[in-house]
Amino acid sequence: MLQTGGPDSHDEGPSDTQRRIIEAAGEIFADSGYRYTTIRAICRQAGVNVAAVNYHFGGKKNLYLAVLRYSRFKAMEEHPFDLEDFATGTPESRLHAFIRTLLARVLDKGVGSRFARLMAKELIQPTSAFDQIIREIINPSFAFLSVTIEQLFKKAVSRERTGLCSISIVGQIFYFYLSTPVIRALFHKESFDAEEIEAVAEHITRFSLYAIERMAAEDEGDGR
Amino acid sequence: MLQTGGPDSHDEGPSDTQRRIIEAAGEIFADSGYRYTTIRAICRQAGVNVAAVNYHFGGKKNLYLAVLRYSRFKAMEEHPFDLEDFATGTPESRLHAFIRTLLARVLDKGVGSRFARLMAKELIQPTSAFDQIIREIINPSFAFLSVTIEQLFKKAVSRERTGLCSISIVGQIFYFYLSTPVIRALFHKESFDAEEIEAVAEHITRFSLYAIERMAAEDEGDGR
Amino acid sequence: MLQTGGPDSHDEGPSDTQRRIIEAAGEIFADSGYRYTTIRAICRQAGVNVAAVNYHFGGKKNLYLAVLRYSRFKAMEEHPFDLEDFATGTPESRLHAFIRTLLARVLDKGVGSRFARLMAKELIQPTSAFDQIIREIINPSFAFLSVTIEQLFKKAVSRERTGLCSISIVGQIFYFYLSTPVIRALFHKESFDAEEIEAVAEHITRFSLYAIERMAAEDEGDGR
Amino acid sequence: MLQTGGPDSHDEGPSDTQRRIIEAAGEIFADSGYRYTTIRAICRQAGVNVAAVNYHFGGKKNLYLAVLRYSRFKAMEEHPFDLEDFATGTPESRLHAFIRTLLARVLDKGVGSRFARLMAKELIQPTSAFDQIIREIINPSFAFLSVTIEQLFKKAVSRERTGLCSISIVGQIFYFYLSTPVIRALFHKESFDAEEIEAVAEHITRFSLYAIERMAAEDEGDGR
DNA sequence: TATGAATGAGCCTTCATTCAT
DNA sequence: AATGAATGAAGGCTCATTCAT
Repeated sequence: MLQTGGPDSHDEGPSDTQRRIIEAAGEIFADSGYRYTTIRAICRQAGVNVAAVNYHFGGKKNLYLAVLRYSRFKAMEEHPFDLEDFATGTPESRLHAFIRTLLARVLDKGVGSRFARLMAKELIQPTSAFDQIIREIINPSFAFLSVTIEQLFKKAVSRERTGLCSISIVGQIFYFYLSTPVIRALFHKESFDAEEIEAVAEHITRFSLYAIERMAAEDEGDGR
Repeated sequence: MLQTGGPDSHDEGPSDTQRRIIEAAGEIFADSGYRYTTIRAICRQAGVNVAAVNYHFGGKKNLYLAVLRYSRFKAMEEHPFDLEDFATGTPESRLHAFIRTLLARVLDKGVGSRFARLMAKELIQPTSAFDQIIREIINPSFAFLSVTIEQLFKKAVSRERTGLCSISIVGQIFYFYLSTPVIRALFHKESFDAEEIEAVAEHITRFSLYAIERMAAEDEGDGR
Repeated sequence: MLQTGGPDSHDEGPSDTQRRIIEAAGEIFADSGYRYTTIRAICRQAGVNVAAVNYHFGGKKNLYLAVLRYSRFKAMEEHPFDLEDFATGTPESRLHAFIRTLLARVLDKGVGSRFARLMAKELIQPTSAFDQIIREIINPSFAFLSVTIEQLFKKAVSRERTGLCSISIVGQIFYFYLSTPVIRALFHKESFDAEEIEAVAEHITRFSLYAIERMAAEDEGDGR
Repeated sequence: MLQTGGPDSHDEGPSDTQRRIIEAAGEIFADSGYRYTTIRAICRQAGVNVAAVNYHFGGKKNLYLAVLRYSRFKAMEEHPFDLEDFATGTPESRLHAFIRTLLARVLDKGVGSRFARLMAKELIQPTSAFDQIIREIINPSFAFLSVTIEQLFKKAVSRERTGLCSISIVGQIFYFYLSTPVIRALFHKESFDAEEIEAVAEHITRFSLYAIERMAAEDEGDGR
């Protein structure tokens, strides 16, 4: 069921039509959300017949799930984590890399942010795909952050604390996506270029590192 | 158009029917979003006729606008800013008050968070009411934060910097609302009680203050 | 749910629109069966909007159930059993009355046979209403026949035997309905008038009575 | 048009694919009726491509006609009339043989009753194949029955009378098929085994013979 | 000969809105 | 001021059929 491909697909990968549909659907779902998106609009955009969606994906819901899978894969392909850094770097550089990558996935102007846009809509208006997303996407991110934060604290810290700090970090990243319109109003710009994304990542990283380091120091001072 | 009241309304304020509709609509819109909400569901809940919405509000869209106005008013009533503190307190206490109040508006279990829930949906899936919200809600918050942040920096700072820090702060607050399901998974709790909200506000305030203070100190060291 | 009437009906009986729909639907369902019948055809015939069926009956299935109830009522109204005869008559006259009435319900040229036509389709191609029909219609008929047959045998007879004889009797009646096209071919006539129905009822009654009487006599001869 | 075989068929008889389709279609048509049956269901069952039906038979309707022909042939093969008895036996034994055979064709648990099930559906919900069925199946049966009945009366009787009696006989047989659900309710059994079919055939034969004999005697008594 | 893909017509249903009272 | 009824547009989906290989 997680396998794309036609009804009797034999692992040959998606056909051209399927790709066109999934591409069109991705954009429209990401823009308009599940409910506002009509199969007819998708098919018009993809240049295929209305029945094609049901033939290839078995309904709107399944197409949506396929889009979710596909765009998640695309996001990871477009903005992969720097695995080398993850393996050898310091906790600080790992945090930076995490923030930079997530931010890029969120602020990308095109397909690279599709998954983020879809996920944002899921967070606010969950569909039946929600649980799966939490499980496969959100939880791993928080797990990674928790470990990194603990390393930054240089000692074992409570689950509450790593959780709070994780939310503080992810919240900043995510809100930059939501703030697009605010930023439009504040800075009179439409979107971020690569350099600006770097600058924002730099800001969030410093903001978070400073906070965490001070928190850690404070704990020391407490004699804990 | 911003005036409530039926066609022949003589400024007597909303009738009981109107109030019932707006109350029911508020909850359902906040839960299900604009598109998923049906007029029938609202009227059933309110115990009025299906035609009542169109009669009293002139359509679904106008009802939605009325709900937005009403719930915004209610949110401010339920969780008002501590104006006294704002007038006399330190920047630190003002920041704390701001965070506490916004957090309360966002994490309130009932009507107090309705407006926040509506706004979250607007941020992700804007309707035609979006611009108005930006103008009346978001911008003032950012203006307040910018001033406070500047005071914390104890000097004039660039618009970019206040903007970035504002987003960092609001992002943390807002993400606590979005994280409800994550928190459910992480901490096995359904919602926050008043005490916990205080603790979270405390965390965000410290996290942000520490970061800003260190940033300010760093600037000093730079000799700027 | 068995109550006709609109969504919030307060027992005021069906409106004119509802009656028109149910009337049109009755004829088309009886002619074409559930699946072949389209809501559009019903509404065109009834001169109402397509949405009316869903508004008043809540879907095709529910309309079908309403039609079933209504036409059953109509059939009993049009061709009622002679209750007086049932109360005071001999078993023979009761059997005759039963056959005459059922035959009339089956061979009626118009609305009187609608229920029979619907039931025939249910027997051959059951819908979800089938069980209800068996329970409310078929079983009582067989119960009545069993008692009558036992009286004709003038002694207790096995359940098998009353069952077989009941089927023999009802089969003859029912097949006269199915045989319409055969009869068309054999006797060059389109339908039966009242007099002919009487003659057929007479035939079936005699055919069945003779058979049962001889069976009963045979049992005697067996010394059983 | 009645010729099976693909477009280029050289009278080689049906291919294996065609046979598989016709076999699958037979069962599904007999179970679900023409309209409820989908080409996709047939092809899935037959393990062939969706397009195969149109390729080999030229459409759903033509496949249905082919199924009708095939299953009629199969029914005659499975439960043939006892031709010897027909040639040499008494009218009574001929009637018995007729009833037994027809009943077997109707109550057979598997393919042997397919044609009967298809015919039953045609009688109630005729398709365009209906006239052909009447002509080729029903009429010959009635012709045979008429002759036999006349022999039982031992004199010339009116066409009306043979027609009425024929319907009385066939009706009993046919209704045993329709009564399956009733019988399920009355006797708590699912289907008839060979022995039970014999018993039922015995019952119908006696029931009918007794009736006819008494009618004949009555005529005598009338001095006609 | 056979197949997977594609098509377009049509169906049931939902929904916001309007009508008549 | 309020209501139940009615409307038409649109949406998701199914299905027999045709296309291209």
